[in-house]
Amino acid sequence: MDRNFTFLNSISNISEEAFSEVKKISTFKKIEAGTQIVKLSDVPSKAYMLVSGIIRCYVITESGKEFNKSFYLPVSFAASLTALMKRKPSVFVFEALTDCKIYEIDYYKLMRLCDTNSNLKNLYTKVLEFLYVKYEKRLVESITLNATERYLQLKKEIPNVDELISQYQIASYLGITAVQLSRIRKKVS
Amino acid sequence: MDRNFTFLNSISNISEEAFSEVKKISTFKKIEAGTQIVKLSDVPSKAYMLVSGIIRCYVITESGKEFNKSFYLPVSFAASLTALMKRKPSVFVFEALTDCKIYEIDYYKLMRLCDTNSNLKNLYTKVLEFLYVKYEKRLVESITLNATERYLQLKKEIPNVDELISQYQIASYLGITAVQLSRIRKKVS
DNA sequence: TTAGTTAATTAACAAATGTTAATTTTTAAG
DNA sequence: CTTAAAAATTAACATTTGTTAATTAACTAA
Repeated sequence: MDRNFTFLNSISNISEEAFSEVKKISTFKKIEAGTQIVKLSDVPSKAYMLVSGIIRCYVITESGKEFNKSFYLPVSFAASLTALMKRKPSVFVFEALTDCKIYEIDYYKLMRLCDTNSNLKNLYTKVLEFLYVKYEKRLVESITLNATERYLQLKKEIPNVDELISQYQIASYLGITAVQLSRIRKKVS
Repeated sequence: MDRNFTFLNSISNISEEAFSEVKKISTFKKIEAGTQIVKLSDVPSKAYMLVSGIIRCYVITESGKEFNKSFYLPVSFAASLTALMKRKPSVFVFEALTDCKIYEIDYYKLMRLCDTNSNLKNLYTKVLEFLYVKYEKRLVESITLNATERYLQLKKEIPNVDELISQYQIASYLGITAVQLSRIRKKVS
């Protein structure tokens, strides 16, 4: 049995036929560390399923600072979803932090499949619900927790985050400087 | 023509039949300022459409501090969505800041309607997409902007926010103290 | 209007975080 | 192993924000 079918099926039941339709609009790719699969101001047309490696999604402020919005670990979906939904340029960059294996999925073809296949429509809805829950949680954490607590929360979600992801990238995710993260690490250890 | 039909139809085209089905599972209510339509640790079953007044949604930390996650102005949907989706107790309180007029909609009956009515399913998906865009934006702002910039951003979204909502409530939304908001107001004026 | 209450501002000091630069540690390349 | 480059830590000082308490302003009820 296909591992990816099992993964999708665990989110929402889909038929093997529906899975086979999705396969037809997907391309397996190996990408190198540093590759930007979604570039700044690109009008994207693809969503991604990450099966190995780590991807980060970041935004650049007017003053040129980078802030990581998300880290993606396998298996997960990564996409500049707002840009896809609105057919607008992406304000986010999606960049491989390590060599990665991904499936590139044509978002608009997927939406066409959803129009006629309620299995897939349900899957898409489930993914949207999952993302809603995820970002609502992040938002509440970013308002209610201080930087130390946010760091401990991240470590709870990704226990070996310190080995996987560099200090600068973690600090950028937490919304603090690398110097401050260093102080926090000293304090909590 | 029904105003509410026009509103829903502007999000995603629905038939008059579908609208009439939704009406059947909805109840119009007038609530007083201070009323909690979703209480802490309630397992909710309703979603709300706000047609007049202001509602806030807040979370309470372990140390007892309140943080506002959202303000709702008419016309908008308000619901403890994560709790509804997971059938779990709500970590949020939804409370009327002023007298309000609302439609109370049975979420699970709505989901049943979505199962058989693709119009409504599309509407639900559109609302989820809208919420995704909204919270992603808030999250990015909360990470990339300082308190002063977040305050100015809120004023851009709700120009008369200072008259509508008290200092304490605004500060709680921004994730700062009322004292700090007072300093910021002095600085930016 | 007046007294009492609540909301907002201000002040003084403490704690957290930013900025810049120097230093140390780790990693990578030869 | 040695050296160069990158990453992480530390230090010193500035800025932002929190905390507590006092003061002022605005609102409410009698």
